[in-house]
Amino acid sequence: MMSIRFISGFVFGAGSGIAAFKFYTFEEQKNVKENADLSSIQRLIGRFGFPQSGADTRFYHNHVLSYDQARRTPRWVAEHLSAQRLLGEVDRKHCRFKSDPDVPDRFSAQNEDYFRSGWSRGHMAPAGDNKSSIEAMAETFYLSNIVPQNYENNAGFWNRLEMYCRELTERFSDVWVVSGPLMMPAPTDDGRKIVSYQVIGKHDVAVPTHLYKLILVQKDPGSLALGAFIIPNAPLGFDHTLAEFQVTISELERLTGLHFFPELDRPEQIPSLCEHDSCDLMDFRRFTLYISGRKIKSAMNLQKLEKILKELEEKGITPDEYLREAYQRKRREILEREEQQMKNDGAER
DNA sequence: CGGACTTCTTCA
DNA sequence: TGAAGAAGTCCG
Repeated sequence: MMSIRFISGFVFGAGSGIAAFKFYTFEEQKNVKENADLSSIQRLIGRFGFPQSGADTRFYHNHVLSYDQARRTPRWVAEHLSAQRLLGEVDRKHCRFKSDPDVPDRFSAQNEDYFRSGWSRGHMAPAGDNKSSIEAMAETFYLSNIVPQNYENNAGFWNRLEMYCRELTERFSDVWVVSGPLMMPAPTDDGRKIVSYQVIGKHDVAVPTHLYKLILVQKDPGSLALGAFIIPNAPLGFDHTLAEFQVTISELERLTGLHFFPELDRPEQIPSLCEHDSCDLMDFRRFTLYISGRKIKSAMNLQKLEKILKELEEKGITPDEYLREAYQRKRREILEREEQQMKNDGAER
């Protein structure tokens, strides 16, 4: 969590409605004890305090969230993206998933809950949005920012959706993203509706049936576009489009019970993101080339390097110029390193 | 980019 | 000596 100084700076500097909410609950509690206008009955009901959900808004370096203490997942996670803030070279390999130090143990998820559960630990605020700061990226690995997510969905469709959000900063100066888990009612054979979900591990971490993402973009002041999406927490291949999962913001609010962007004027009047922009996720070829490029960068020897190219060929994809260049550069790097190694070994003898 | 899982190291 | 953290290997 951020320091008190940061939070108060946020309140007085930016005048955020979210931060103001913290103050509101604080004042509310104070009223219970000190407000003389409360009836004696009301004071008596609250004699030992009222139940607290711990639903306070939690602030981190580059994301803000509300945590669900019963489900051991976030309720929502908010970010602001811009081209400038996406810059950086911080590597996620230096980060590790861990319990959020500010969530009490009895309400917290642990790594063991996810281990061999059949579900992956899916970021809501992505690590890839935080390459500018090691502290910010490390905080996204807190389990308060994580939900149990289908492996293939996480590495595939959802991954491409996150890439699309980053890509939006090339066309819009400001991008706001809110992400979170969702439990959708499912109809039964006899016409009833039932919400059911798996829980995993000793701490019963709730597995969402769906994930949602709400994207608000702005190019110039006053020119906004908005897209709300509900994605099944299941494998989704390249035969699905993002647009087919779009819903209205009021439908998303109905399902989540959350009022998003409460300071935003007439959300239903705002142009649809998919009409204003493309909502095109990376296609199979581009995505595979991109992943191969990342793998080439991390290849440690020639065998691994050749394997990456061979797998591409098997998929029927011919490397583009960027990938060929990355391959040649890595190949020279490995050969030089091996040559240096030989010299060092010779000198030791 | 998104992950899991195993093995090695460290340290009380 | 055993648990926790760091590093390495693997996959989509």
